[in-house]
Amino acid sequence: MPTALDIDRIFRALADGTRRDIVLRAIDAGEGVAELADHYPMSFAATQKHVAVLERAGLVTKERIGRRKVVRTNVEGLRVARRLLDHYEELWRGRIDRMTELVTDTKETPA
Amino acid sequence: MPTALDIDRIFRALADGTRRDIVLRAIDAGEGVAELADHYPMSFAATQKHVAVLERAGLVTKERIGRRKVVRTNVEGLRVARRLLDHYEELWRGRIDRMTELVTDTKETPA
DNA sequence: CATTAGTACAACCATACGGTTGTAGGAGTG
DNA sequence: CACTCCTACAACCGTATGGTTGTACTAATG
Repeated sequence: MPTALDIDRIFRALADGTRRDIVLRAIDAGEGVAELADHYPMSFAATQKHVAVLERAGLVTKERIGRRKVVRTNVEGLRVARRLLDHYEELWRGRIDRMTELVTDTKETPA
Repeated sequence: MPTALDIDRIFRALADGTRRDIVLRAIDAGEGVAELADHYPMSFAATQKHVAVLERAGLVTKERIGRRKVVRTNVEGLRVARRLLDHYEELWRGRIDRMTELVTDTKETPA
């Protein structure tokens, strides 16, 4: 079960356009850090830091292939976030249901 | 359609435990800012700032009721984030499908 | 084995963020 | 009207974040 800090890191990591783009590109899992860096108007080191943030959040993994380290997005990380949002929406639906139930009760036992 | 900055704000807003808790409590939409603040070990102003962050992200709205401003979570905001994660997972599935297809093609047209 | 490609990491800087206190405005209540 | 409750916002402070450059390690290549 992910801790609150895990959730913090996941959402924090997703709160940056460059990092979201890296997640997208890394779905096809072919590029190393340097290749990823070529896509962005920043230094290699900056990109490397973004990858590190994603890695700490569990959203990507790195695999050594030759002299490169290929970045691969980890769906399970994404699912942790999605499940939480699903849960929020469930609770929301529950609220609607409770309100409906309340109206029904009122109708069935009118004052 | 939400801009990249909108997405930034939404995920950023969700990257804090206090704010996520406010979103949860505000689903039942009954508490004003001061009442919310009572739940957390911080000043009223700090809580008020958190609510402001959520409001800017479109995750909650405030409605004046008497002298209070009742905070209510906005599901649509949550859905923006959820849809994005759904999309990422779809792309992931797409990758799997393409890999499977590749294998199938190889089997059907062997060298 | 010297060189080059790719990666990692430390040090540094400006700005953003999460907290504080203090002050001021808007809406009920005596 | 005076007062109190709730909210809003500015100013401030320490720390985290996103960027930079520079140095060092690892692995393929001549």
